[in-house]
Amino acid sequence: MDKKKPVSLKELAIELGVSISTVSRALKNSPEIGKEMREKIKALAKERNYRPNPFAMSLLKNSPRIIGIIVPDIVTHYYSSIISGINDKAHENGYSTIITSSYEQFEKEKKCLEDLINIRVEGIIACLSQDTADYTHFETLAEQNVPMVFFDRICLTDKFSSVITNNVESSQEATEHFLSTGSKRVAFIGGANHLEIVKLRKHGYLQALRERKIPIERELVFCKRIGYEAGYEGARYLLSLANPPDAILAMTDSLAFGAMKAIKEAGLTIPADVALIGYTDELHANYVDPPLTAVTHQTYKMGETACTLLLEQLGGVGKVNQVVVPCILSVRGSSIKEVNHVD
Amino acid sequence: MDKKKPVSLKELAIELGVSISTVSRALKNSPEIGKEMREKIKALAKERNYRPNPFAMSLLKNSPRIIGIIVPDIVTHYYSSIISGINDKAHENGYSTIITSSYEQFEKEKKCLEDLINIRVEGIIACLSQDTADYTHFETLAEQNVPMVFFDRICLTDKFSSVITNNVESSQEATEHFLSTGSKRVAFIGGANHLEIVKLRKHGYLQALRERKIPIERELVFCKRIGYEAGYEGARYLLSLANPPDAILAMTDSLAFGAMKAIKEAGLTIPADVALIGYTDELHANYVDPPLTAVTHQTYKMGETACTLLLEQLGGVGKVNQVVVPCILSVRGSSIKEVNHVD
DNA sequence: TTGAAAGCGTTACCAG
DNA sequence: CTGGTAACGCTTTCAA
Repeated sequence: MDKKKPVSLKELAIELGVSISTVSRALKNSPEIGKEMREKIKALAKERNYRPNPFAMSLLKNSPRIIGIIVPDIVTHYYSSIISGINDKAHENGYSTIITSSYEQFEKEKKCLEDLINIRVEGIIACLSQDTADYTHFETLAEQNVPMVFFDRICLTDKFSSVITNNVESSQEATEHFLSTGSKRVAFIGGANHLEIVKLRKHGYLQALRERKIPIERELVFCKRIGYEAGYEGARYLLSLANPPDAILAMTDSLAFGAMKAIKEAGLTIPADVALIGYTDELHANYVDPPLTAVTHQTYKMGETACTLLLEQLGGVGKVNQVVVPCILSVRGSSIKEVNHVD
Repeated sequence: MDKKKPVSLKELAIELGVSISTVSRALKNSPEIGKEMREKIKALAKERNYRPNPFAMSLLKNSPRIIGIIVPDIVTHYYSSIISGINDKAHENGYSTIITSSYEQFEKEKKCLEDLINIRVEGIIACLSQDTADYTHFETLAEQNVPMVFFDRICLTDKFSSVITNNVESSQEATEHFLSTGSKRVAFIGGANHLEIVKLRKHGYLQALRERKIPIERELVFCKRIGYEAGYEGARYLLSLANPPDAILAMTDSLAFGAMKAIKEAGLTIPADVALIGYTDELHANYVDPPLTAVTHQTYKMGETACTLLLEQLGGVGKVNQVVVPCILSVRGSSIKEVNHVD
């Protein structure tokens, strides 16, 4: 009933009447071993289904070839897609991954980090939780020189490599797209203000208004939390204004779908009454009606890139890098009120 | 620049001028150690940030407290949600998880299994890939008594515990729901016929027709692959029939959304022209318009249950169990043509 | 060409 | 109460 114990080098050695060292060497093709001996040993190893014990190796080299990942939430498509990119790149290079979730909570994030360190992962790839505003737990890592890469929601960029998107430019582009296709009053739904990503996307939005010399109105900016409910709440608030917006830029997919629900519930038409742009992947954007114009993240590529940066660090590259994986504005049905025939 | 090596028991022992055994015992609150000594040791351990080396422990006990997971695809909400349930339950019990993806390919599935075994995970939770029709790689595991639990797409149920949903009943219920709310010709879109899950859900669908004495028509059943494209293709095929269906049961979320797209493209209205039911979670069902009536999996619970079954096996329970986590039919806007006032 | 032995970090057993 | 030692599986000198 018990799990059968795998064979060890020792057992193979005894069975063949040779020493452990000999078996070890034969199995790694050491040239010093006689051809016959080597063949014989390899044959038996195959037959007995020998597999090197990874714990022994890790003990020896203190490197388990495992990469730890911390995301705010595994279930969200955005993160799972990034994880997918990390995973593939990691496996390609002989690494396994351990995925942990902070559930957007500071305390859980610290726990995840703690666990990963205890497991002695070789490096960590992480995205900050919404609640994280204190980075001391990561600073500690920096002191211990644990290789680490952040993506999306980043911090301590002088110490760790990071992967980001062109947040400012992409939301500026989206806002400008609204303004050049018939929308006049563009609102912005974001998340908690202390998040870097919120600041940046809001900045891009404001930048687009400034370039058009459109006065900025505080009431058109709703920044509370990220999530479906917050998007719903935000849109309801915006539509209830005395002078409501005729376009909404939602800086997240859940925010966008929440907003979409509120707009439809209010009996308004998209994009005629309220145009809408979100940030999401192709699949989800096409599920809804009208198809959502969206800033699309190259999520898989972001994951691959983050992993590549980490592998660099593991390989001994000391330099801290920051890579930008740009977003792409995919225009679909939800954003265009009228086509402008400029140029 | 190098990763600083964590302190070992030995180093602590030397620093305090005591033996390794003493330090080891003090740290695990062995009652045989003097109070002062214990305090002193613990203080130093804290200061030096001591963490037990998991590889040494694993070497000793041959149990890394890691559970391996194999899913066909991490990115699909269905699987990531199940993973989430597994993860939480595992962490609750002091286990980590390693998640691998077969990408619905038989060969990759074998590779995943191989990797997990090499890492010496204590047990494995898996869902078969679509392409898997040969189970010898899992039979090998059974011989080695590696604890293993399947969910959803299962095999070798005499050897491994498994978690399934009430596939037959749920699709029968969905079909019956169509028939009792005004639909007359119900079609079925499934996946590859060798998959157990396809057989079962199709069976439920057929069963509902039989109970109503409705003749079964081969042409109303489209079973090819699972995926958005297949759903789209399937619905186009069904709608192109001389006598097309007025209701479609799609046995997967991606199939349903693909079908929805095809129906809308054909200029037909849901549910008036074609009623539609899918299998999906609440979030996605509400994103679309009309909101999709759907058989909802209790995914998180399935994950938890699978993990619980595995923990049982790890705890030495020899008995093979099969647990049913039932689906729930969530009626939304896409399925009801007319409300029947029966009873 | 092969073997013996030390060491990686920990626990557990046996002495003292 | 505390120390010494073997053992877990493997790699790597050092010797033969």
